[in-house]
Amino acid sequence: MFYIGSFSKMGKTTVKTLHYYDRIGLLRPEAVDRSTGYRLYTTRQLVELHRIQSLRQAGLSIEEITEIAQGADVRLVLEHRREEIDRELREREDQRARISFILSKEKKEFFMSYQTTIKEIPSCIVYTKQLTVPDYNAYFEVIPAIGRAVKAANPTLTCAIPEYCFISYLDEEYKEKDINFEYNEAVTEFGVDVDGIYFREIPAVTVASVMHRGSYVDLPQAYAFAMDWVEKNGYRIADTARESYIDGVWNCTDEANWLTEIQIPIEK
Amino acid sequence: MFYIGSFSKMGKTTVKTLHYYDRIGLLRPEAVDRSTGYRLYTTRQLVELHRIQSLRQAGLSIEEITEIAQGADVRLVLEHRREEIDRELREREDQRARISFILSKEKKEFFMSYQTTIKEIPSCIVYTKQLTVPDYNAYFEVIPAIGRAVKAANPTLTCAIPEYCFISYLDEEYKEKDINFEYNEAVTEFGVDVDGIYFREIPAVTVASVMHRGSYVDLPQAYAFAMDWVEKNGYRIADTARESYIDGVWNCTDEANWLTEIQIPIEK
DNA sequence: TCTTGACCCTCCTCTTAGAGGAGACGTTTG
DNA sequence: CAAACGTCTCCTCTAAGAGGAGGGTCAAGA
Repeated sequence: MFYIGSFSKMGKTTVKTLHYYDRIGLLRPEAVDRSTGYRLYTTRQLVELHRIQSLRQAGLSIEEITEIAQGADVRLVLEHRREEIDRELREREDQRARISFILSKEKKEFFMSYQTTIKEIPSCIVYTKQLTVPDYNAYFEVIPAIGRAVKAANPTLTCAIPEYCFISYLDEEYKEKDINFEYNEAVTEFGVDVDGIYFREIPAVTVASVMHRGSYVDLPQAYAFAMDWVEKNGYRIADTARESYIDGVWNCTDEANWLTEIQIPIEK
Repeated sequence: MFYIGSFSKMGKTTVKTLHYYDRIGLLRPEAVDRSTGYRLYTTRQLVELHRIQSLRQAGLSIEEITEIAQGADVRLVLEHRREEIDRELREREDQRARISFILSKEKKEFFMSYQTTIKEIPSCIVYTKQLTVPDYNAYFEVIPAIGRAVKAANPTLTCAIPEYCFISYLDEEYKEKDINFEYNEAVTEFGVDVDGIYFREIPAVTVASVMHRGSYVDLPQAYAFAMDWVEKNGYRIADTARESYIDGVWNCTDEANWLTEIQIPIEK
């Protein structure tokens, strides 16, 4: 019989840990001295402790080890834990890639740099219209007209809250003239189609998101950054990018404060 | 200005998280309504939140992000975090190997299986004597004599607590006759050398440890298991194995209860 | 104008696997 | 017999929020 201090040295475990294991019932001492309350351990507990440590070092939680001790299927628990470890491995590798990407940027570029996050865009109902405009300046002349046309055909229709309105470019290559794009606005329910405007439900999608503050003339840099990020972090582009407008000419006079979000649908 | 619910949807963040960030001062709302206490956010906070999320997704802790927000060197923090991630990656890979090793054992073998743990054996003072015995049965005839000889030369000498006594085999190959081995017993201080017995300090060492309950005739299986484990888990044997005696003939009449620990010094 | 349901507030507890410490009692050794 | 440890229980703390209770607000429909 050993006192806890001696036993803790034999098992290379702290006294605190042995107290804890006793408390949760994972490893009880062989006996407890009635009068002093001192715990008394034997080599039986030493073997048991060794078992526990081997599973702990394999990454199992105390709860899993307790389940095994109570007769759960070891193989099942281990397989489950291995899957979890695989998930964590992938997660750490992703994190590593992200950090390396940030650090790969030069110092100058670094502080004015964009940041990228991955997020889930839930599915939503939108109305969509495809358009061609001669140049960028024409955008916000044609868009209000779409809103008015929808409103006329669907007087009770309301936009989603928070607002979600984006365009996607339909041209294969980059163009500065005769730009072909698709305008989308999220709404709360389906309405009647009118004048080339149609309603549809777009599915949930995972996107890489980059925020751009400022004039639209700098948007191409934001796109370039986002595309580079997607590639360097091991994702594939799954669909056309969305250019989502948050602050713009309609609520902000100063171009420098405009806020646009680029969302690139991705997959592993 | 957005209420927290709307803002949380824009930023794909829970209200709970925004409450938390406000509380710890990481992301304060633009304003708080005096009378109701409602938080009011703007797109400035949205950009800030996006920044925070990008760093969180890269694996940084809230504390690290707070430091960066307060002007700490981003590059330094990121490099430090990447090292930490690398450490965790290695740890997970080790855990994966351990689980796969256990699962690789056949079912029959599985339940009577040994377990392996890695532990640090601290440095200690031992007295050592090298011996050759004709066969295994002679072990425990010669060993008590060593103890007596040491005691005679060093009357005040005491063994370490907890006891630590082990042998190492000095033969290159496995032998059943004329076995050449080294007996070691940990003590509290140096003593005078006598009769081929000498004192030395053995350095701390990392070992893979396997417990064996039962007669010594089954020890070779335990050795085989331990060696297999060491190899399959990507370690190298760094020194001769130690066979440490915990329960044996001196305190246990039933051979089936003898307890022996095999410690194999290892390195990555 | 009232009500109803959605929204928001603060405060509290809970999560892992123990670590750290306080205050009290037990054991050993000079 | 006192000092120096060893051990006991009980308490708080960790990270990053999640979940819920109890109570105040807001907007829309009756």
